[in-house]
Amino acid sequence: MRHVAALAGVGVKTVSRVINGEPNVSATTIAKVMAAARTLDYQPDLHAGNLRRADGRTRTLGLLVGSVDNPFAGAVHRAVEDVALQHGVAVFASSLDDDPDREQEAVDAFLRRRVDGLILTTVSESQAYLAPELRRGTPVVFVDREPAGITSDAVVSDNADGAALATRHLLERGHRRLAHLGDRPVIQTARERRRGFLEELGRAGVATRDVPVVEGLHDEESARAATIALFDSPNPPTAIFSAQNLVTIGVIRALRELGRHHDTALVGFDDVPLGDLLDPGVTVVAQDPQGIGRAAAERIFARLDGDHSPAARTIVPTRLIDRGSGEIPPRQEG
Amino acid sequence: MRHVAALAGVGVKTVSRVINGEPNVSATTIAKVMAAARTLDYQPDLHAGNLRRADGRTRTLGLLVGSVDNPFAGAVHRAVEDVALQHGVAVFASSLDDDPDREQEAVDAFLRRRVDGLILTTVSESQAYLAPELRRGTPVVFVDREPAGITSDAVVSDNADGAALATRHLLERGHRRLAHLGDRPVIQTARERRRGFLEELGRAGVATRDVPVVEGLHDEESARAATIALFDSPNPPTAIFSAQNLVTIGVIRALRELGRHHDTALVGFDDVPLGDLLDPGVTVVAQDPQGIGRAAAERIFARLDGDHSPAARTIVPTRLIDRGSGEIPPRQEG
DNA sequence: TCAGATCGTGACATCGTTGTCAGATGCAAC
DNA sequence: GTTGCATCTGACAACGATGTCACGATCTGA
Repeated sequence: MRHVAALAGVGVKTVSRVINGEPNVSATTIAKVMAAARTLDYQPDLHAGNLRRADGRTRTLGLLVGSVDNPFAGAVHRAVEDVALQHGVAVFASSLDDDPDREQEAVDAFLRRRVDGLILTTVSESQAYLAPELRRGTPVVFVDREPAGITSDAVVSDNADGAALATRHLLERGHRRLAHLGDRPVIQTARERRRGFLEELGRAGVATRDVPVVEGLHDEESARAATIALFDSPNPPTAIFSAQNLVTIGVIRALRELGRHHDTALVGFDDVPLGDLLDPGVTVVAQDPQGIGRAAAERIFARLDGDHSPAARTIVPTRLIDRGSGEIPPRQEG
Repeated sequence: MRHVAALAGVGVKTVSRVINGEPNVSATTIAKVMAAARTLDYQPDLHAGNLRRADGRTRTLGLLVGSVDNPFAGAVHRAVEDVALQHGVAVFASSLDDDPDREQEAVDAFLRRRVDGLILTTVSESQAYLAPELRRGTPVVFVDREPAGITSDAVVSDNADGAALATRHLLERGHRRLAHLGDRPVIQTARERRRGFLEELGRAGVATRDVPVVEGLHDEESARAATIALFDSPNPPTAIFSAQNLVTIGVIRALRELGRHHDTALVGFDDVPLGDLLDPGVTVVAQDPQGIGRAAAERIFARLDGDHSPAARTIVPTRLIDRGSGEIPPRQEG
């Protein structure tokens, strides 16, 4: 900037005025400064300005998702980006990998860079460590999973309700031997989905004592193995509720290997890419990741615009999409 | 930092020394400063430090991909993030949407934030506008598509070669009536893939004059419509090469609607999620997005570490995965 | 003609941090 | 007791920008 000022033969403050479009600069001066800036390929340094600027905004936002390489997270990310772009805000994205240490590191990295707001998927037991930052006025919105040990905005699917919906769908088609294949119970949504599943069975009067509830499945392979083990047992289920998209895929692979994909019902939580093109089509309780991302970003900007209403939980609806696998009737057995 | 210094009863420079682990500070002073920093929840401001720091690094990197909501881009992004994390560098991610204006805006946003390096997928006719930044020493690596109007590192798949591989695969199974369904020709990779397709046909002695080459397909729906139109013509193809993943999906949908998915061969460029679970399985020329992302990020850090070798083009191999759709023989007709 | 308002401009302090440098302290060796 | 050296510490300037303020020039109206 000093160089631009020197070349244009004006003071640095005048350059600043021109760059920022402030009023009360003569047309000739503007022209001179613009010309000098172009010759020198001048790009203002956003961070330096920030240091002094009144609002102290970095026009930057931190987003922490399960993994940027995951369709659900990708859709959330894209929605956040689109909202942020309208506000001239850039997005830092990081992957959580369901690792509490990574959560800490990512949040620290964001805070050291003085992001204006945080959109977080978390896995650690408590997010109380964010309390000071909240007091400082940084808006924090939790997505997908609700926070613990702290109160702040959250945008989530109704996991228990969606799981119950899936379960009811199977019950209504006459299934009584259901199995639940879920993710690791440290994950809040995994617990909620299991709760929804079991409560719905309870409401239907199905004894839950002998219902196979497998947990700790985190990828396709573990889900596949768990499914095969399930069919190796004396009384295999006629219907499966898989509580996560990678788990659903693992289950599909296993059912195919076993040749049971046309006689075992399956409803998954969270949509699966190309689920409608498989045979049978995969019935799922779909979340709305775009809606989640957009709502979260809009909440951040509302807070930045001075919305001081109490922290709220926004629930983005899920919906059941039947495509075939969830409509398979129970096997008739002797 | 001034507050920490005041609370600890030391000078700001000493606090700086403690925070940055510089030597020659007494143990008691370190303890006092640490205690004060903890009480005040002090987080150093990376950007302020940067302003003065000798190397001038922001420990920040800009990544521009097709869309963060896209499996290919997600995998690239994830690989970049993993390499960056090891270097303590955070990643800004933006979506290009094949819009030249968005390219400009995103790059400007990155440069105003003084990223240490750029990893770019581009769509504008020329990236000559980056020349000043390159002279300034900012490393720029192009991914997926090569730059125009400028020389810099690039990490790409061999698109022409991969397309030729797909085409040869179909020719070897006896197909002579092939069709090419491709993306918009402003996209460099789309042109390359078309070239590979046509050149391979030429090598095989197939007259390319009447070969249907449809271009400008950018999403599932346009590809679906184009495929249906193709089968509405007098002499429909017995094999299709679809040159992009969304196009491949659109083609699959159309073939199913027409009931031709078991008698029309299909090879796609770029992998399709769950391609192995479809019926028939989707034969593709798969790229290695992880490999591309990792190579690009490593190149950035090598440049930052002082590698001044000439700009190089790194080619990440593609490989053909046969899963069924590409192995369907030509229809016997009268 | 002159007071007062308005416009255009630059000097200077400042944001939070680090590089430079000089000063203070402690200790060992003479 | 003095010198010399290593260790520890803080004052100060600087990074690139913006906020504040004051100054001179021009304009307006009585």
